Amino acid sequence: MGSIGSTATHTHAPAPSGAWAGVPDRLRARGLRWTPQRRILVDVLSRTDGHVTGAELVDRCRDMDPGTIPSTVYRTLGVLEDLGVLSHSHGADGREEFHVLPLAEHGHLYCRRCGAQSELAADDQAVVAAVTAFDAVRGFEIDISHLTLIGRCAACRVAPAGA
Amino acid sequence: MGSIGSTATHTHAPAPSGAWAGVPDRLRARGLRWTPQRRILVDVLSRTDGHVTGAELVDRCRDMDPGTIPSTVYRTLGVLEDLGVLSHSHGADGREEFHVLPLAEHGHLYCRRCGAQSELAADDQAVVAAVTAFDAVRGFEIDISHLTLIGRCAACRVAPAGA
DNA sequence: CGGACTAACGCAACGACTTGCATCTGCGTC
DNA sequence: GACGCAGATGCAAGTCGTTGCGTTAGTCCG
Repeated sequence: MGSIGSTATHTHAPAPSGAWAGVPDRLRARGLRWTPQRRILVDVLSRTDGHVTGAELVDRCRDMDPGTIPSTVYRTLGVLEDLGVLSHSHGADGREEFHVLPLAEHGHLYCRRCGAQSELAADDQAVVAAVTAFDAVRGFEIDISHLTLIGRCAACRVAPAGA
Repeated sequence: MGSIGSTATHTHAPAPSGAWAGVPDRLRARGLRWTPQRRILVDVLSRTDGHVTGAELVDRCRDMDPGTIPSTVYRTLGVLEDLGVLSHSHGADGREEFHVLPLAEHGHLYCRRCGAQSELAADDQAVVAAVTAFDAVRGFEIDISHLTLIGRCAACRVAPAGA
């Protein structure tokens, strides 16, 4: 009784956007399988925007099925990442953070002094300028969705240097 | 029987470089303490160049003192980072990676296709170009020592796009 | 429809790190 | 040299994520 990959006529969950609807078939096309556990995870993901940590996803899956096993979730996340429907990066503390790809690809910015945190859109001017400059000199294409920048924001640079 | 912070006349370990010699006093100046456990860790660090993971440091400390406790090592690493003699970042897999500061500040670059990994010197032209460009547009000073870039290297970009 | 091939699951153990707390000890002080 | 405060340690429990392995069950095929 879900909303994805089933022919159910009643959907109590929001209709999955196109990106998710094709997942079951895309899996099968690769010789992979569409299982109840994967359906739950995809269902959770389809209702998620922005970032989530792996642990958070495990929790939400457990809400739907208390029998959810972490290793299954993490393994499935890996598969879905291969599929290209999501990506992950590591936050300032090194913890895993997943991004649903239908949303704009982006990186993150943390100020180590004030703790401010913001997103970096792929088309952010500063990001484009930096990535382009890097590529021009080094010939390396930076993956923005895995980009986490730590440093000091404008406001904190004018503040006294001490702690 | 060590080489740091002691007046031992015999040193079987390499003489600590200046940066480490002052650590005990710098700790005390902050009201912190110089303990046997910290001496061991600093001893290990003084013989380390490049990167080390936390687990690796714990292992090396255990070599010197089998009684070494992980939590003590991690806590001390935090203290030393506050002191400014080392810094840490997170590798491509999110695992902690420590850098001894006397060595040049630098970031890391990983190619997600071929797995190649290289260092990014703070004065690397590509890095300077990117950081400068980012700062110019956004007014954010990127901390290079915590910078980990994931993407595709020049060689892999000319290779077929498929896996 | 039934059978087989193998992907995925569940489980348990492990690795890397963190945290709370009682105990101990470095170190400035008297 | 003894005293005492607070910082450190040791230990245990906990979190996040990974891995190996035996078993289950999707899928394709006849």
